[in-house]
Amino acid sequence: MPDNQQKEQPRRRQARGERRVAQLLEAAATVFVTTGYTAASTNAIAREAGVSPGTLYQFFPNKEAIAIELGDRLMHEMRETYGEALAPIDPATPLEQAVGAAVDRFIAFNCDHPVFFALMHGPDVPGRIAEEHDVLHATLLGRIEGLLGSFLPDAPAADLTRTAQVCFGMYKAGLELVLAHEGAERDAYTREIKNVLIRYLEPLVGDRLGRTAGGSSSIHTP
Amino acid sequence: MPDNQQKEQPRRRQARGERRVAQLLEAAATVFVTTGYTAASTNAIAREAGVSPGTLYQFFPNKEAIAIELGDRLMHEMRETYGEALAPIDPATPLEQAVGAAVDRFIAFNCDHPVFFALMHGPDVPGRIAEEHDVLHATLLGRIEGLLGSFLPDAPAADLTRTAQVCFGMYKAGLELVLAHEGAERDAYTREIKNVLIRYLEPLVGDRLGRTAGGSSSIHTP
DNA sequence: CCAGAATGCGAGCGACCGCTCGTGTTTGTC
DNA sequence: GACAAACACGAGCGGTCGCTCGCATTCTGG
Repeated sequence: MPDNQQKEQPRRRQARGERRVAQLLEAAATVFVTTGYTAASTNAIAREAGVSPGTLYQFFPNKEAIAIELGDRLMHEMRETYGEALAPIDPATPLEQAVGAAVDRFIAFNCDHPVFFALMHGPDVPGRIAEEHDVLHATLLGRIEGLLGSFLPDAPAADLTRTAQVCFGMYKAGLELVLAHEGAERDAYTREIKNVLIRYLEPLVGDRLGRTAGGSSSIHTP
Repeated sequence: MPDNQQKEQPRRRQARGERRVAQLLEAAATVFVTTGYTAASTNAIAREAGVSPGTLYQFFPNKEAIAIELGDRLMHEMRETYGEALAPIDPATPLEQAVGAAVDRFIAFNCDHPVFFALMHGPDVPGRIAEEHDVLHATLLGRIEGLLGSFLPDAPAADLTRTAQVCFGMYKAGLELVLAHEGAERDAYTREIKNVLIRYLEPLVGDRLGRTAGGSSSIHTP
């Protein structure tokens, strides 16, 4: 295919158009969080935005593209948040602070953008979003795994992977609980999910200052 | 309404019919686990069962009824399993054994009936199934709460509820991880979810033999 | 000021889905 | 064997959904 220079030229857009796009994405976000992706109808999104179905398709080629654009914008903002949240691996940091800071940031992000949770954990998201989700998932798992590895340099890789997966799974479950509550209860649940993670990890990394990993630890289990 | 003796007489059924019902439910289970409830089409279920759409509607009034019947049968079998799993609250039992036994039973049940997970945790299940799910959810939470209460008689009710909710949430997340793996990995993840729960609960109930609940515990947090 | 692009509209197309109905076949009963 | 009830079929009805298309309106560059 010789003449495929650009899949499509991005079609010059006026200020009004940009406003419509933002308005449509916002409407899509509220519809997605209330009904989920599959059940959300494009007509409903257009109605929520106060425009006609035709107008919606002036800016998005199809329903999936709406979710993708929304996902991309969230992912972009997410990367800024989680870049600082897990990047600086300082082995001197106490476990409690490391876990606490990471959990706080991720929880805050998800509270600010509830549609992120809906798009990432919905069972019915389109392929492209699922891809992004998988990439993010893998990236985060890799970071956690690296962090654990720096605490436990001589643990088998399979155990590290599993422990990271457990941590992430517990965090996700905790996030769901946190999002289901508000105010003081929300804070209390945030506290609890930190406790879960800290107490789960403490026996593994708590004695990294010289002693060998102890018997009841699940890593190095006989 | 004076003459509403029975909402519907259960229509005398032949052996062939019973077989068809079982066959249809089995087909529905496989379709539900692979596509989820909403995306599953009745035509697809009929096709999976090797019958025509009309035949399906000979035995079920609508799509929801299929899921409900499936859910009822699972719930019935579930009650037998979980009745023994959480009923005998023996405060002398070590925490490790109590948690381990309960987790093992629930995990085994869900591995045997993967459609149970799909029906209970799908975001798009019909109202009646969601009701059953809520009832089961509340029942299990109540049991866990009661069990915790027997260990911590002087803890505030709100804290007990929250701790029970966290335990259940962590178990559900762990179940997802367990179902996503097989063989030895599956067993390893089962071990990990037990570790998570035990380590989370140990500081709360570990000193129930006389000493008061200690400072770092999340229950009784200042 | 005007040509053309960008924006906006909404009826409606095609596809699919849950479900029905008329018809034909099998099964139990006498 | 006769008769009714239960079972089985599959074309198709009504409805929704994603999306299109023809046309009107608004903006922008020359």
